[in-house]
Amino acid sequence: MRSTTIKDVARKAGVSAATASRVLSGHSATSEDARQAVREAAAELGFRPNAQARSLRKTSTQTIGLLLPDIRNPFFADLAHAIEQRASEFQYLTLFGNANESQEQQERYLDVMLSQRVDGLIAAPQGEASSLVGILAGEVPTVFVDRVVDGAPVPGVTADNAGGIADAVRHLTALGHRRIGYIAGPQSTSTGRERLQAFRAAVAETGADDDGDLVFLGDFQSASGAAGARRLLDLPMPPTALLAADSLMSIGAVGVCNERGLAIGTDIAFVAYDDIEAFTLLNPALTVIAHDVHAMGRLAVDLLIAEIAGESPESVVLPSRLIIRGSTPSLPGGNPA
Amino acid sequence: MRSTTIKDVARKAGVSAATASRVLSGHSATSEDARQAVREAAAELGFRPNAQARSLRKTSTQTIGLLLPDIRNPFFADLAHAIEQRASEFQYLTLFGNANESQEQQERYLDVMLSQRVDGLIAAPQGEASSLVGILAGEVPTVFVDRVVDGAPVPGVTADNAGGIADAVRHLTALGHRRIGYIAGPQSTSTGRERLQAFRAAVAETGADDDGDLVFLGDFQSASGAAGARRLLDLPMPPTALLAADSLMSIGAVGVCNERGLAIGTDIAFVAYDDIEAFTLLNPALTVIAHDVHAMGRLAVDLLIAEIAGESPESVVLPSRLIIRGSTPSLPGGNPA
DNA sequence: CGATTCCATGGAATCGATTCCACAACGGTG
DNA sequence: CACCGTTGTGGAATCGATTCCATGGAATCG
Repeated sequence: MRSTTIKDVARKAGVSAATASRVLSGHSATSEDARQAVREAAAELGFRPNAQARSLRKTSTQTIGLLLPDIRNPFFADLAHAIEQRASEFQYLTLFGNANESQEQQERYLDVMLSQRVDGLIAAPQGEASSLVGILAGEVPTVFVDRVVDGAPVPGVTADNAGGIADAVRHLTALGHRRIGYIAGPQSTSTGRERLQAFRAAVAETGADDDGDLVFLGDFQSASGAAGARRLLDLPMPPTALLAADSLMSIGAVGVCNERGLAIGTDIAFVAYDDIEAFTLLNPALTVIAHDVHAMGRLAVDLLIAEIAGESPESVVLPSRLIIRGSTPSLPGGNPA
Repeated sequence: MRSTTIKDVARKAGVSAATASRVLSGHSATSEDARQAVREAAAELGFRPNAQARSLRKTSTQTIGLLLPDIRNPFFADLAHAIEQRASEFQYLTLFGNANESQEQQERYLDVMLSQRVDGLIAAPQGEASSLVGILAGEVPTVFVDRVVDGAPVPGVTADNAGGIADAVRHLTALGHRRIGYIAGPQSTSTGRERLQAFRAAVAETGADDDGDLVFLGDFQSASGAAGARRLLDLPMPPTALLAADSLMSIGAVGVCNERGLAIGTDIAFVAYDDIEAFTLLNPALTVIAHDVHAMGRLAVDLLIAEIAGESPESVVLPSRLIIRGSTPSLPGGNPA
């Protein structure tokens, strides 16, 4: 059951392995006769070159590594899809790793990918620079996506976190909300930190209630969104509007509102960070801070390709867009402007 | 910038490459002295073995290929997550390919994965056996998951499609529905075919209206769910209940109901195939045909491992479970039992 | 105490494709 | 007709890790 090698092809075609290789890779000069014979032999034998052997000799593997925190998060699923499709346009295969929001798994995957000698790496990193020694040592061209690591000399494609959050808070205060509950992301991620900082700044700017109890620290997973909603709604002076820092936490939080019979849009206003298709289902639909995920993935690949080619591309920040839907109506119950 | 090889380690440790390899792979006998020296040298140099070279010599790559139709479908995202986590327990790296519900991309990925000499393949296949020659030729241990290809000698882990659909139809007819609209999946997939067949059988069994117009053929993506809902709701005698064959089409269909001001659960009953977290958000929540996706992924990996070990594992069919929620209330408007 | 086993080790072969280098054949030019 | 450049080709080296085989020395046995 040994698979056929280039030598088998060469033998059958009556040429040397060198010539067979030249024909199949289409590079140097080869005679018409040789070309025909080799192509026929290869087709007949069902020859499939061993990528390992090829990558060993060449320097490149035509493979990029993609390290994401959680593929079940629709935002990252969309991102993975966009990256993978764009990469395949450049004949790159995507090696995908799911860190499961865990630093340990992130490091394990990083190690494996470097062992696999990926030509480049796209990552939405977690934690501190220290855990990413490999990348930082410049071992492999890298691009950060969505999240970044401070102080790392690595270009990134991110969303305008601050702008998005500021727009949302201004929108809510303009509707008359003064007590806005914020379900934040983990402070071990740049997005978690930036969004929380932006929230605090926007609260200060708009004069909304600056009450530490109105901020709950979640972990970007839906259970923590539910926990956050419970905690905030149980406050002596509960918020009249909720803002959650990602889609999964929004799902958890909306679930709690339903549980308690709080009608979104009527009894409480709600804004979610990230737009996912399912949010349009809710009735009323959720107001969201949306991004062009497709562009983010595409750009990440483009920057990586540039880096692999030896260039030093600049980081990109993509705009956020507030999409106002039914969950933040003009006249929230009991909250006149 | 050439990365360090085992020879560098050997030189620094004052031993031969052979001994260094033995120490690092921990196999044959080595002296305490050699072990220490090699480990130290490896650590100091930050040695990371080249996986290409290793796989070339050994037969295995410690890599499995995962070929899915669409990672943006939450069902497949969950499945990918489960498979990837289970595989990593066995020290297998998952090479992920997104066929994008396209046969051509499926074949392209199949080819690349075989070139990469994956040790095994888990696939949710599309189309006919003919397009999967490589797998069928027994080139690599393979397991089908969710979907199968008829006539292929490949074990599969699937859900009890027929049972799930039958339960749903019986549930709806028990509530008094006689006109049930069905948004089917593509007939190029086994799941699409089996579910549609089961729907027809259940209609016959329960005596519900057997009207060809009540079946719409979609493609498992949300736009087709929307198209299907429009088509069905525009019928002269529209259905009083809708059943959609996957979660994305359900999202599309529910969106159309919202658009038209049809209250789910009140004006129209709705059952979705596949349970996703977002469905619990709807108010009322959706009645669904649910599966243990985690078990499905886990089992697929376990079967594959067995196959790689030379065994011939049997296919597994996992049970479906009807979870009744608010979208199919006991007394649907205008449809007394 | 001589013979045999065992252990640790290094040299060399190996995996499969690519590529450097050398060489032969050929056509064209001075 | 000798010389040179071009073209097509094969042999051999190469990539990096593993593993077969041979060897020398230590340990064990009769």
